[in-house]
Amino acid sequence: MRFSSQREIIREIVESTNAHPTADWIYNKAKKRLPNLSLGTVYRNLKQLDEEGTIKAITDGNVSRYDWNTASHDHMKCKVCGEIIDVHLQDDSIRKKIRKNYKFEVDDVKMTIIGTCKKHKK
Amino acid sequence: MRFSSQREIIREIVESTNAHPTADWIYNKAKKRLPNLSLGTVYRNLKQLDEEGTIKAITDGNVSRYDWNTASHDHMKCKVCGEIIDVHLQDDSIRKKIRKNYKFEVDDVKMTIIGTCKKHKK
DNA sequence: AAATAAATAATAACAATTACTATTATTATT
DNA sequence: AATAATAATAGTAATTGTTATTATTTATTT
Ligand SMILES: [Mn+2]
Ligand SMILES: [Mn+2]
Ligand SMILES: [Zn+2]
Ligand SMILES: [Zn+2]
Repeated sequence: MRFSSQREIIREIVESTNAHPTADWIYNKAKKRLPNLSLGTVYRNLKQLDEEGTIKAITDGNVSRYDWNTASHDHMKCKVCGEIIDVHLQDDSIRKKIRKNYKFEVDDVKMTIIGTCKKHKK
Repeated sequence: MRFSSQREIIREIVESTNAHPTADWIYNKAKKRLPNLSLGTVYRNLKQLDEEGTIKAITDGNVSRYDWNTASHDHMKCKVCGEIIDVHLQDDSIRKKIRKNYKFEVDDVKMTIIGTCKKHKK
């Protein structure tokens, strides 16, 4: 894969936020620096960065979001404000349990907690 | 909500399988009994059945799937054959931990294990 | 049986994403 | 440094999954 300034800027933007942005959000941010950037270019590069393991694509309902943090972790999604917050919950016991009880070879465990974040405490 | 034969048949089909079918799969199955059924009718009724708690909508990447089993449970998805297998992994400790450590009010915990099922053992 | 309004089929609209293609930019080779 | 090879891009069209619209049909109430 050879250099492209578009890909560099897209990567920088993903790495600049904890907000787990969508492709469209990234596109609008990047357009300020590259006015004739194409949304297809954003999607293509996000896929490449995900495939090479630089970032991680996560799925939130029907939209893809992108996470600079490729380490294993989980997410809490607030149904009031939509915010996605990092959280670490998994331990190895889940993977071990599955392998043992179901003979299922585990690649990844995806956990999302749906609820209401502390900002909305009455 | 008043009776409709379309809704009855859609519900029966969801309740007839453990395969976590998509709207399109359900549509094609139901069309055999109701030849001029509309896909919109399938989506509308699946949403109603989900809202009244008769079935549960789950999200698998970018498609919705439907589960007759409304009890709390998790899923393993085989990346080779695409099968979605039920599994029970959660205990109350996750919910308690989140409430305590993050002051986050938990509604639902969604967990999906990605990997390879035992059918593909070499 | 007539009135009311929920549900339907058919179709259009929509949002997220991918595919296509002529042009441009990067890297390797001379 | 010029040339060649080809990966990446912008612009646009196409696709997919889903929701909205609307005239008509159907279930329920009166
Ligand atoms: Mn994260
Ligand atoms: Mn299930
Ligand atoms: Zn919130
Ligand atoms: Zn399998």
